[in-house]
Amino acid sequence: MPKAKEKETYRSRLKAVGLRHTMPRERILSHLDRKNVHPTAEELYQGLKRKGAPIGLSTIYLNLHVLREHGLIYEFKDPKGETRFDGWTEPHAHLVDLETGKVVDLPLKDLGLDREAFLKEVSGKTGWEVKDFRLELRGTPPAKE
Amino acid sequence: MPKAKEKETYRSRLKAVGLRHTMPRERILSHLDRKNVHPTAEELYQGLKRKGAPIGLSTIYLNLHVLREHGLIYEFKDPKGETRFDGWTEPHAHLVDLETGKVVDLPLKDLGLDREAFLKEVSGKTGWEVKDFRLELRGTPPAKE
DNA sequence: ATCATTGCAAACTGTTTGCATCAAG
DNA sequence: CTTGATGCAAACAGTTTGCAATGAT
Repeated sequence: MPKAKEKETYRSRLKAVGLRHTMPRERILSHLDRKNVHPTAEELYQGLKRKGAPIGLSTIYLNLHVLREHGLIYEFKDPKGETRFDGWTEPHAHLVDLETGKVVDLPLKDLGLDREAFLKEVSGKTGWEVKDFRLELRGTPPAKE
Repeated sequence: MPKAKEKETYRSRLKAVGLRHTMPRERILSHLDRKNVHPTAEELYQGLKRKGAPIGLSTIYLNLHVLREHGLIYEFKDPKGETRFDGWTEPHAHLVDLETGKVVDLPLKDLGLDREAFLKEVSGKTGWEVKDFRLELRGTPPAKE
């Protein structure tokens, strides 16, 4: 009988790219894997420390680097020029407030966009094999009342 | 009679955002305003020096910062994590080679995409007033023969 | 048992800042 | 003239590295 598809855990995601599963990595991935969470390295460190997690700042840096290289998280510069990280796994774009600098996650489905279809379409038009993409929208949010 | 539309020069672009026109700024904008040119601060410095331009590295940094804040240039992290700058004015996306890290400019029209129409569409769907966007496509280029 | 990973402290490097001079408007 | 911009050298801050201890497979 065919093996059932494994449930996607952080452990399995790490294994898939040849990385060992460790507490720091579990904690980092888990912390980043939420909507609208894009901390700097330092903020992530403080956040984990506050939860009582024993972890070193250099371990944070090292793993952010490794995880990014393996495509498990995304690194970007916010409008203030600070380096931030994003590990939310739902396909999404970023809405960036030009006034405040705030970065908000926008699920692609809210744009009526299908990730796979888009990748295919762009691949056809460019000749490249496009495997992933990032979309950053910059502007001002609707006035709230 | 209505004044004719000014030709867009670096001077006029600087003026539009309230910045003085100076030699360093002219040189930086001019150097960056080409397809497939995305230097680091250091590379830009070396490039201008090689052309015989008298300019200081701190001036480069200062102006890259100021020009970015005013939206005249774009700053991004390449796959190696280096900070690079882009000042090409034709609306375009970035094609990033996942193997080599090379970044290639792709005019939006090659994607059959109209910038203004897209901004309008996205504004409608999100409720934000979206004024600009960045699209980064990641994958592998067509095998050349 | 083996070898990747951790985490501290030290080192490093890209970037920013203080300040006197200079030049754009 | 007035005020912002330049650019050197010094200071800084975020990030990386060396290495002994640890822990995942």
